[in-house]
Formats: sequence, C-alpha cells, structure tokens
Amino acid sequence: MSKKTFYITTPIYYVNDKPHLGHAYTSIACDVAARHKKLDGYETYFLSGTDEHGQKVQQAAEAKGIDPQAFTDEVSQVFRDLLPILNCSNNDFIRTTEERHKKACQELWKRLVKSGDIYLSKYAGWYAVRDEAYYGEDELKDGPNGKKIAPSGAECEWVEEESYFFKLSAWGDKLLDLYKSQPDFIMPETRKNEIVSFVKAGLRDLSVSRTRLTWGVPVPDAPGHVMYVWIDALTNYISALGFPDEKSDLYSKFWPGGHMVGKDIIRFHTVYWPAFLMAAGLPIPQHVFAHGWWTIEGQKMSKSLGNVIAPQDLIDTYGLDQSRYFLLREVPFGSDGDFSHAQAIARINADLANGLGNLAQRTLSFIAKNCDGVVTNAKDLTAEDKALLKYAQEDLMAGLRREFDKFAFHRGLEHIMKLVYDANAYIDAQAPWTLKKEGKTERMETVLYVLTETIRCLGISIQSVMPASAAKMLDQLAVPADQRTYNHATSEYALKAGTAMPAPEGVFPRLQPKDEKAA
RNA sequence: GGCUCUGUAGCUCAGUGGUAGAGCAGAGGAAUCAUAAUCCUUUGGUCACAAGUUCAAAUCUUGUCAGAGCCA
Repeated sequence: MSKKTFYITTPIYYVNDKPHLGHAYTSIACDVAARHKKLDGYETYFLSGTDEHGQKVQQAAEAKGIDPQAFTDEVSQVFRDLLPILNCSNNDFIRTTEERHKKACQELWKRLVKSGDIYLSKYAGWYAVRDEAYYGEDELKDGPNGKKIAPSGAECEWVEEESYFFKLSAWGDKLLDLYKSQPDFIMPETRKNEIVSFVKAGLRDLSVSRTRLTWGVPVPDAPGHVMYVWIDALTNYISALGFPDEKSDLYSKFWPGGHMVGKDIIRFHTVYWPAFLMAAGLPIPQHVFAHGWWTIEGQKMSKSLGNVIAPQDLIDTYGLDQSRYFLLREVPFGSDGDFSHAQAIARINADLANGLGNLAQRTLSFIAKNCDGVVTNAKDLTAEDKALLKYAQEDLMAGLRREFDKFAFHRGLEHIMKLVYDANAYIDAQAPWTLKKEGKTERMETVLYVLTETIRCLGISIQSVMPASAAKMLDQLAVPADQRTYNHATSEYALKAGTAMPAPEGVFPRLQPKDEKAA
C-alpha cells in the first residue's frame, strides 16, 4: 500500500489579475480532489497562493504610487479571501514575497549551481514589458512612432542583459523517460502528446535571471540579479512544505504531490519544473493535471467583451454548491467548456432540485407525516430493495473512487446521478403512498427504509463537491458527524430503525429561469 | 508548414471489431408522496466524407473535409 497522503496545489495566481471564473474553477477542482481524498481516509494537504513578483507588478505599484509590497499585500488578499467564499479547504496560502519562499528559491538555486546546471551568459532580444516576454524579430510588427509591436499588441524594446541560464537542453531525454515511466505525470492524455512532441523537438536553455528587474527574489551571490519567473514561481509548491528542510513534517509527509493547472501553463509544470527538480536531486511530482477553459455563452471571456464572470456573481445567482456542481458536472474535466445561463439553470434544476433534492424531500416528508419522523424498520427485502441498496452501499463509492481518483469529476457525478434516477424510479414503482392506503404498513416502512438509506449514501458521496448541502442532507437523516466518511457509506453503518430525524427541509431549491435578460 | 486531438440523435456527450446508447429538449401516457417535482413509453442518427483490411468497422489503416490545440 502506498502512502495514504495526498497533496494538491492550485497554481499561484498572478496578482495582476482580478479573480474570475477561471480562478474559481481551478480552486474548486482542487478542493473537491482534496476533500475527496480526505473523505477516503487520506491525510491531505491543499495549497493555494499568489505569484507576486515581476515587472508588471512593479509597474502597477508604481502607477498607484505605492510600494510593491504594499500593492501586493492588497491584491494578494483578494485571492486569499476568495477561497473561503468558494468554501475551499486549503491548508495554507503561500505568497512568493514571503521570507520562507525566498529562502527555498535561493536554496534550490544554489543546488542547481552546485550541480552545474546554471551558468552565466547574456540575453538579448526584443522585450515587451507588458507581456514580460521576449519576442523573435520575425514576430514583430512596426507600430506608430517607429516602435516594434508584439503579436499581443504590446510595445517592445531592444534589451541586452547579463543573465543566468538553466541547462534545460541537457534534460530532454530524462524528461522523455519520465513521461514514459510515469504515464500519469501529464493528464489529460492530449496534453501529454503536446508536451512529448515539444520536448522531442529539442529544448533550449532557459534564461532564469534578470538584471533589469528589482522586484523579485535576489539570486544568491550575484548582486544585481533577480530570479526570473520560473524558479521563483514553481518553487512555491515545496517552499510551502518547509523546503529546504527536507526533514520537516510537511515536506517529508507530502512531497511529492500533484499540481492542478490551467492548460496555458502546462509546459512550465511538466518540462521546466521536473527538470529543475531532477537537476537538484529532488522528487518529481506525481502528476500535473491541466484543465480547460470556459467560454461564456459561446464567447471567449474577456474584459473588452465585458462578459467576465466574477465568482461572487456566480454564487449569488446559482448558490455556491450548485455552482461547484455545475462547473464539475457539465464538462468533461480537462476539456474546454461553455458556460451558458440556460444550461446552468437546466442542469441544476434537473439534477439537484428535481432529482436529488426532491428525492430526499419526498421521502423524508412522507416519513415525517406518516412515520413520526423516525427511521423505519426494514423487513423481508425484495430483489428490488437489495438491488438499490447494493448500488448505494457498494457500487456508489467504488465508482466514485474510480472516477474522482483520476479527476474525472463529471463521470463520478454522473455515476451518483444514476443512483438518484434509480431511486426515483424505485419510489414510483414501490409507491409507498399506495401501500399506506392499502394498509401494508410493514412493506411501506421497508420501502422507506431503503430510500432513506440510499439518501444517506448519496449524502456522503456528494460531500466533496457540495459540502454544505451534503451536511444539511445528512443532518436531516441524523447521521452522526463522525460517521460521514466514505467508509461509512456501507451496510455496516446503515441507519438504525427508530432514530429520530429532524423536520425535513428542501436542500436544493428550484431556480427560476430569468426571462429576457438583456443581451 | 509540422505534429496532436476532436467530428456519433435538436443540445451535451458515452460507446475503441460483433445487430447504434445515455442525459437534457420534443411527443404521448401514468401517478399524485414531493421543490407542478416524479415514473413509463416514444419520435429522432446513411456514427463528417471516401477508399481499404476483415466473416464482421462508429470502432483498425489510408486519404479528404471541418473545428480546436501545440510547435515553427
């Protein structure tokens, strides 16, 4: 048995941006993965944070006339505050401006120098401040007043500077070996193909320091040099665990873990990062999962279109748990998706309000009215009863583990919903209300028991995705707080007849479709 | 220009050699415990196109077209 620990990270979010749907999506996905593993008996650690160095930040601070540190204190807080709003269970939040992080970067740097993977040379090229990137001559266009313009539209200037380089070119074969020996290192598969062909094409050494930048981590023993992006940013994943103290509690327990990233930064995480780690003699992450992007009503999310969705708006419109559910259920995780209001309403109403919520409500209110609100007795189970219970107590969790463990959230949720449909079909076929009229009390109670127990397992199964709603549902079944892990979703911990349940209350209200929202 | 992925019912997708599937939407019916929710039945596809391999192809091969991505 491998170690029962699980470490997952969001990317560190660049503070030059405002949090939007994309940030929320990444964080929620990580949270669900972390909660899932925790419910499954793992010791988990979930990290998020902010990336705060670089020229863009420095300039944004200058524009505001404040110190970069004061500037980043402010904007970093916005990202930090977002996590509780999304009900994310992160254990820590790291900022690249923290002392512990700088220490880790410098130590990693020293190790790379020691191994001979960093050397001093010169970097020259057309540089766009706005993009913090160099461009090739052929990519540029002539702009007005003789300036060179990058494909992004940013102005470029010719820059020559001394720079340290990382010998990335030496690591190509080792990286290819890694992708082969650790097939799950890059997920999903299609991203892996891209990276493999990128590496096969040959790697160039990587410029990892700048002299024209001051807002960054100083390079050890090299006055005037500041680390440029990669080593600074990526190292956060281990600095938060206590690196360079490899004996620290967190580091020894949780590293290596896994990273969740947007597809735009997959290369840094699957090429640069493992190369740094191998060069420094440190363990490689278990996996890097790249998720897709959301379009909004078929259009790219962009400031100029004014269709950027703020996380808070999402929650206000649909509810937090409903939003979490929708984002993970609607689209195969890893693919791009389109966010449409009509789809969101349809999905949430069909699955949560009409499906799961109504199943619980119709069952529990029937019990409240006809059985004094206590868990009923089950006697002489029929084949139908047993089939439904087997799904709830055995197949449900097995399927959920299988899918969620590989980040196939949409499939796991589909698997849960299948049980909801089965249970609704069951209640109609058994018709406890008819049994009641016919005076078949014993059979009626058995049916109700099977349903209640099914709802209990469903409640347990949805906790990672919809923690608050699941808690409400389990509270209504009077399930003890310490009996809600995956291991409890078995017959061994089944509800006991006679247990009093509180008055039921709808968990997922039906959403009213908005009419005529101006386009 | 090179490489990769995708193209299956109106919509979102599953299905990787053996008589085309699910959910949503549409139509008809049943039931009335429930958040007017639910259940059953049903309409609907020459599985992008073409050729090939095979007893048999949505599924394998090749080519074409369309869309997306990565690289240059």
